[in-house]
Amino acid sequence: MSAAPHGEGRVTIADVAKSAGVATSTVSRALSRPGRVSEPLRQKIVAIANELGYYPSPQARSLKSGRTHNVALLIPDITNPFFFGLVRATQAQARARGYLQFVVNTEESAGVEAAYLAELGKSVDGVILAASRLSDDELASASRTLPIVTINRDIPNVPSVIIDTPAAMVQALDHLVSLGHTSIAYLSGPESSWSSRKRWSALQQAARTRAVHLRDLGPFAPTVQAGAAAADSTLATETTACICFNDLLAIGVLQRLGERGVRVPQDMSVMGCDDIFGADFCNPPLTTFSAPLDQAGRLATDMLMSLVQDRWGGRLAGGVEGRRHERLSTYLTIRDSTGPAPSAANARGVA
Amino acid sequence: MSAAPHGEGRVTIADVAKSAGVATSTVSRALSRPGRVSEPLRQKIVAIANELGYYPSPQARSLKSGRTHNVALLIPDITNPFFFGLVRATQAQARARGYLQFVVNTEESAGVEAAYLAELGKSVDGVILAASRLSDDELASASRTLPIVTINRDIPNVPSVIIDTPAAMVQALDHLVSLGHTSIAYLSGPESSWSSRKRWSALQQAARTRAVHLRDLGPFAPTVQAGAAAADSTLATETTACICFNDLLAIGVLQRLGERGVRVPQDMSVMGCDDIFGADFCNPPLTTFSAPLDQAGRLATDMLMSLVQDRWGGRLAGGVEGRRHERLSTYLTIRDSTGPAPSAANARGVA
DNA sequence: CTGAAAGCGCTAACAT
DNA sequence: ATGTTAGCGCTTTCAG
Repeated sequence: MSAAPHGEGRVTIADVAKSAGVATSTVSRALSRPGRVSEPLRQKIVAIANELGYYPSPQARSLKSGRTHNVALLIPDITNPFFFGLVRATQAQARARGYLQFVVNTEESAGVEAAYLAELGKSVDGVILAASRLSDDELASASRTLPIVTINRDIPNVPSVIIDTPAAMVQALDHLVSLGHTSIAYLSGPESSWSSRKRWSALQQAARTRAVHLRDLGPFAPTVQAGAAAADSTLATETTACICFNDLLAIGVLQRLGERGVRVPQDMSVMGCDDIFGADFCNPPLTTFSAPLDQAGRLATDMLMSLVQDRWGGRLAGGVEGRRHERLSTYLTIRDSTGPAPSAANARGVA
Repeated sequence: MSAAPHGEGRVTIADVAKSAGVATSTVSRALSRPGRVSEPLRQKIVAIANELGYYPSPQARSLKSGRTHNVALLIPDITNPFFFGLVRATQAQARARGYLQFVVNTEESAGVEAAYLAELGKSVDGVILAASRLSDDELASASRTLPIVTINRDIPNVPSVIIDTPAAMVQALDHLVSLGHTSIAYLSGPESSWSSRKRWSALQQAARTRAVHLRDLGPFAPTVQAGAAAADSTLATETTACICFNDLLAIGVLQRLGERGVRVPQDMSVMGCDDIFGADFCNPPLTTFSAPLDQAGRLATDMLMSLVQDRWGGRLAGGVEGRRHERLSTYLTIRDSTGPAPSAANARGVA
């Protein structure tokens, strides 16, 4: 509990060396390369270092080695609970590997994201990009210059973890079709969202072999606020069910529908995506897709560490970490926001 | 968009100097202290630096100056949406001042918090501690060694931003009393939570001059999961209303009450605290306390920057930033989870 | 196995 | 106004 300050009393490797009566290089070896120093001496040095409260300076260390032992996690909107699990899992894993993590909120802006990426280059050994808003080219080029792992973004030479919601869209459609819905709307997210585009095409694909009419509405901001507009757009159509780009939007839709006196699911079925905090206690609880976020975070961090190792001449990693593209399955969690399609007889009571 | 890598092709100040035909010190001055170099030369240097894609190495810079231009924000649980606004506001403000922010999740553990604090000492210029679980002594001592600003923690010589929920407890009590409640429970948070202790004593104080019976139950973990136990504890008493330590707990209580068939607010009134994401769309929407989190984050960051300035011999800050303890008011947001006491005829004739 | 010494990239005296 | 030079704390050859 006694971190030395930068200013005056900081204890350096020289202090430890003097106190132990050895050269600074010996201290350095004892601390970072045990085995290249005699065991009793090593123990003595470690003891003295602890006693003095010595912590090596990360700056000095990286000035020499080039490695910072920092990583960054970039996310578009820290206000979206979807990213919770990611932040927590990546931090835990990074810490376990001796890394500190910058969490950066890019505010849904490609510009901000690019700016941070450029600035960060010197401060971190690698970056995890979740739901990046950058173009494929920008990403590929950034990846050439800095170890990068993307989450939910598929680009040939950029390692990635994909949470495979598109694959699950088939289930979504089957769920709704089985409930008798024949006209379904997809309320899409931002145009720059790769996930949203993928979900839409997966949906279209699946619709081809099923007796449903599918339309897409939007784009909408992936926020609760945007839900009002999304709900109104939906009500302007003949649709009896909507699949929302994410849970934030779905919750907003639920709220707006409530205000307008449209009952869910009796008059309208609503599906979200991500199973965020709140999806289980909103009104009604949301049918949505759950994903192993913790696993995604851990995986992405491990992959990044492996890239960093490679780059700095460590031994080649072989196991899971060597794989370049991981795909994680999601599963449909059915709650109360979806139900049988309203029979053609009773019109819906829009206020 | 072309961050130089650490490894090979990185462009250093020497490259810029050579290319411009000047000394490295001149480049350094041109870039960090404009005015100490002739204007045309400065422009030329800046142009060349841009062209070459030069970014100064933060490590080298801090090795010399001692300043890292990094700050850290420590929070007990990144899974608690309460901290959203804080993370966002502090990051925005830090970035505006040219700082990068580490966000650290301490997992509600004083040990983890202390460990990070010690490690971080070398990597940051200062730390914002939100809802710290450390003891007063530990905090005071850490503060001597590193610029620290606390949020929701009041210690004599440690600058702080207090979100004054205790002061608002009077309103909570009046709200419930006016609805006819005479037996009220406080469902307390972790014992290490300063906020929880403060709220409880404010409540006791206020109860003295009012005709209510107050009891405290708990402690409970500040999570949705803990809400079930908290609800059951409450149901084991005569209580008709409960004030929960935070919204997470309150939402958990709401869920459990629903499972057990207890109607809210008809049978039981429930209040939360913080007005987090979800408080407005849970079922029923939660009566709770709202606070200016953005302002708190901005303020804390400014105060920290001011401390950092002082420490590094900058000029003394005078304005808002010089103040050492800021207190921010909160306000009661009444929604549907509180209502008239169930028993006999409602006092005040509230429907 | 250990010590001596040379830098990593940058800034800040100190010269000019 | 600009150039020269000496380190910041650490790791890493290179000697012993």
